[in-house]
This record gives sequence, C-alpha cells and structure tokens, in this order.
Amino acid sequence: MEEITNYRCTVSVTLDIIGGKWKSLILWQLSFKTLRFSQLQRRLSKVTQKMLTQQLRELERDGLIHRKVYAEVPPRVEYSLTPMGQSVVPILQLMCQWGKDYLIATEQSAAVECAPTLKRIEV
Amino acid sequence: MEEITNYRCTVSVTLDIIGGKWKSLILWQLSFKTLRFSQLQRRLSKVTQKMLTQQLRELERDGLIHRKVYAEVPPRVEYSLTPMGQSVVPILQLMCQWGKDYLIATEQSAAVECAPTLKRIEV
DNA sequence: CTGTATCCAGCGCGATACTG
DNA sequence: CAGTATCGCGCTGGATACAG
Repeated sequence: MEEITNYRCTVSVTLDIIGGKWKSLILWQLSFKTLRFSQLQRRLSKVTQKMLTQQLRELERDGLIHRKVYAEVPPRVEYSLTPMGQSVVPILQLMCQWGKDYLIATEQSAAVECAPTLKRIEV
Repeated sequence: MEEITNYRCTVSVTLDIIGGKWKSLILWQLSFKTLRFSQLQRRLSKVTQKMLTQQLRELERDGLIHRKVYAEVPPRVEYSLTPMGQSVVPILQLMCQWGKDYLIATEQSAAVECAPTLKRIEV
C-alpha cells in the first residue's frame, strides 16, 4: 500500500496562470518589447479580439503584465511585463529551445524560426 | 511600418505537444518513476479514465512516453518517459519552482508542497 | 484604436455502460 | 486492470454589432 498525501502540485499552479490558450504566447511577445493592443493582435495572427482582451485581463489580474492607458484620441494602450511577468521568461525560453530541438529531432525543421526580430506568429 | 514575417514560433510547437490539459502533470509524475495506469489515475485525482487514456495516447504518439504492456491477467501496463520525454523535465522543474515562488509572493503558500515523495495531486 | 456585449455553434469532456 | 464506445451537456470561443 502506497502512502498517499493530498497536496496541490505547484506545476499546476503555474499552469493555471500561464496555461491559458494564448497567455504564454502573449508573455513571449511582451518579453521582447512593450506592445500595443493592435500590435499584439497582429503578432498573434489567429487570436480574436475577444480572446486577446480576455487573456490580457487575466494576466493583468494575476500581476504578470502592466496595462498603461494613454489619454489620447485615438486611444493608445501599451502592455508590458511586470517583474513577476519577467520571471516567467526563463520558462518560455526553455520552451522555445525545446520546440526547436523537437522539430529538428523529428525532422520537421524546415523554415522555422523563433527570433524576436520576426514579427508574426502562425499558431 | 513594421516589417512583418510569417513564422511558426517554436514556443507554440512546445505548447502543442505538452500543453494539453493533463500532459504536463502526467510527464511530471512519470519523471519521478514509472507508473501504471491506475497509479497515474490516483495521482491525478480529477482525471477521468477517458481523458487519461486520450492524453497518454497522444504523448506516446509524439514520442514522449513509452507504453509497456505485460501479458498478464489481470493486465498490467506501465508508462515511462522516453529520452525525448526526459528532455522536457527541466521545463517542468522550472514551472514547479515558479509556482512555488508565485504562491509565496502572493502569500497563498500555506500547506503547499510539490515534493516527489508526496503522491496525490489536487488539480 | 481599444475595447464591451450578445448570441449561439461546435466540441471538449464527463458520465455511463460494456469488454478482453 | 486497463481500456473502448456512445451519448449528450455545458462552456469555450468565434462572429457580429455597438461604443467611448
């Protein structure tokens, strides 16, 4: 008989916070530079406006991103990583590298890049 | 005008493979030891049999886990990480540590553990 | 430009029953 | 024990319209 103890695995804590459908990709983009709403939307070519807004709100609520509104017409909103948000970047870097290695290992590596200088994501 | 280039971010490649609802948690459990189907099910207390089977099949198809069937009655099936599966463990370790730090930073850290000696996950 | 607010179609997933 | 098969509900998320 195995000893069983209930506990909440902190891996799932992390998944609750950055595991949302678009959250990792949003954080990854913001790790390179502060971006406006429309810039994020262009980089994540498949997100709908509704989803992007929703995911941004949750990331803001959880303290990972900062939302700065400029009192201008037309309105401008810039999103950036908080220190807490920056602390997840090492995880994303590992994921980026692992994905690259995986594609190479499975020989699907043609025409794949993940450099911050490139601007649009095909998800 | 920004330069826009289409590419597939390798972060999303990784998410496609380990981003499934239970996959990270399955890999995390298997990183400590080989487990039988029923052992996995007990450790992931909220998974249904259907979902566990489905996620295991996909992880196997993607080359992250190995499925070994023993020709016995009653049947016994053991799941373990392949070398490819072991290569994601560093990501999971970072996630585990980050989750722990997050709980501490947000002062929800009471009664939380993530040690491999503990056996059951409340997701 | 950066959002809200509805509506509703699709399917993810749970529940249940059955099997080698 | 370790699955497979089927049914159906509930919620996710897309489409659309509207607004500050």
